[in-house]
Amino acid sequence: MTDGIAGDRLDKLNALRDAGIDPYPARVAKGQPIAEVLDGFDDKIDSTVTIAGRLSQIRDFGKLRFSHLTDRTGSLQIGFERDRLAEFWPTRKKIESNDLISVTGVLGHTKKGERTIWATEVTLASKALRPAPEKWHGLQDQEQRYRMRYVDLFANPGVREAFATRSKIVREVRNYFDSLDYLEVETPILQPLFGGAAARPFTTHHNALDMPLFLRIAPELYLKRLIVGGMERVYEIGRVFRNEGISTRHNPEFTMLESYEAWADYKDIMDRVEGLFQHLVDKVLGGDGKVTFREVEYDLKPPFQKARYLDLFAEQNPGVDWFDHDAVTARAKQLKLKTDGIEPAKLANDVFEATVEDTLSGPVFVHDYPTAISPLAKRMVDDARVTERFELFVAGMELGNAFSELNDAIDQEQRFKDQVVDKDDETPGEVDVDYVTALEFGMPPAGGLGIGIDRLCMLLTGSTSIRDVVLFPLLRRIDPNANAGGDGEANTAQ
RNA sequence: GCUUCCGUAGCUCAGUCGGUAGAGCAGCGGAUUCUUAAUCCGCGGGUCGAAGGUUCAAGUCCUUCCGGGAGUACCA
Repeated sequence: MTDGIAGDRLDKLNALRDAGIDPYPARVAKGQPIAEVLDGFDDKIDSTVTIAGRLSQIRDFGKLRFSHLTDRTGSLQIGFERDRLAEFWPTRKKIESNDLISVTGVLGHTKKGERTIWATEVTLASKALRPAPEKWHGLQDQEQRYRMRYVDLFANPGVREAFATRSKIVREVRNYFDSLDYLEVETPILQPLFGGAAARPFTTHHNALDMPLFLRIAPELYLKRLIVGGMERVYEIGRVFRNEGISTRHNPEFTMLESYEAWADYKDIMDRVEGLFQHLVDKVLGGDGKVTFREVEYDLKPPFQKARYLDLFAEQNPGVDWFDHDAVTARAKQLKLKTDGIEPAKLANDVFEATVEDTLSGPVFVHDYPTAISPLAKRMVDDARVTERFELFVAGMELGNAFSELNDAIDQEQRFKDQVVDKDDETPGEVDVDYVTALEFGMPPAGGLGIGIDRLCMLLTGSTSIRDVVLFPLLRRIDPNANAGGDGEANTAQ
């Protein structure tokens, strides 16, 4: 517990206790938000207010000292004068930078014109045992910023704002769907079978039922059961889990929006996506759709471009037929892609990703995906090899995925069976019989949508890493015994 | 997983050719009634990520390991 704690701070804590001051009182006067005090400040000169927050940057002049107090809404200078603070003055040095305090005082200006609360009463709210990071540079070490986000949040300006923006984005996504009479629902995170995407799941086990379970990789199959049930318009914003690699745009747990609307097709969903972006541009970006991401400017104001999947493929791979396995394999080898043991449709899509995705600066709807890589989407009327599906790309990044939902139970069962035959780590080894049963009861034609909320937040806040929009990104655990254990063995061996 | 870079005081960072570990901030003592990265004088603070190796001598060179960043792969 004492490890790493500045001994001086502990000494001050004890000195405060000896002086009869509780360093962790149950309650203090919390006063009003600093932003509220600053609003119309000049009209409130000489009035008495109380504020509370974290203390920083003490500047001492003997009988006078200045500091700043910061709360969630803003920051205000405090002036401590000996003559106004008879009771507090003797203990002033025990209250230091990074401590949490409550201050009552008179509003005014300094000789230099700085807005200041001249303290008449100071109460310690909570003594900090660790010092704040360097006041000018803040906490720079990326690893420490993620491991100790609580420090990052108070020490680095802008971090709290970025997460406040994330909160606003999620709120406005909800407002948008709520305004369209969608119902927000919650479906199982623990699932006996996983589906709705292609990804390796995390596995776990329920003791009482003695049953293996998977953490969901998508909520899709449950939400569509609700469409069968007549809910007609539903959405869910929730965490999904994929046991895959970690990168600047991947975290093993991330937040997904999925929505489903009966009596709609994928063209209707395109309109919904454009409507959502228009809403976010208005509410989050203040009407201007321009964002800068990785030093490139994008305009998120709809309408968006549209391009057929197979047309894009043909442009970047002239003469190669997506459905001609030999031609695709030759092209893949030319691109130095892995070809061994990769099924034809997957390989053709690998070629698409290698040649087309980087060219999609967007925003652009890529539409009409091949059926073989779209097991839950409805086929085109005039070409069964292609489905009514689109993905939204911005900055070469896949932001959303949508399609006219497959509601043909027999076709769906067959596609599940095909997956079982080609089973890999990313598909369950059995058909989701209950889902097929649900479809057999009849699902209205419906359009569905999935959007990665974290990536949406990256784009809207200009963050280059997903870790900058996830409060606590997954990091490797530090084993506290890793080094000590080694030393211990070495010592006992001697 | 692979490639590459990084890890030095609580924080931000220097550390040359291998030759006695440094600065600023933070902290401690002192001065100071207008600072806002306050200033001035003095002081304390190190498992140089860990373990081995080379060497008369390792923060520095080599190997392995731990942790992290970036890129890449996986992520239909």
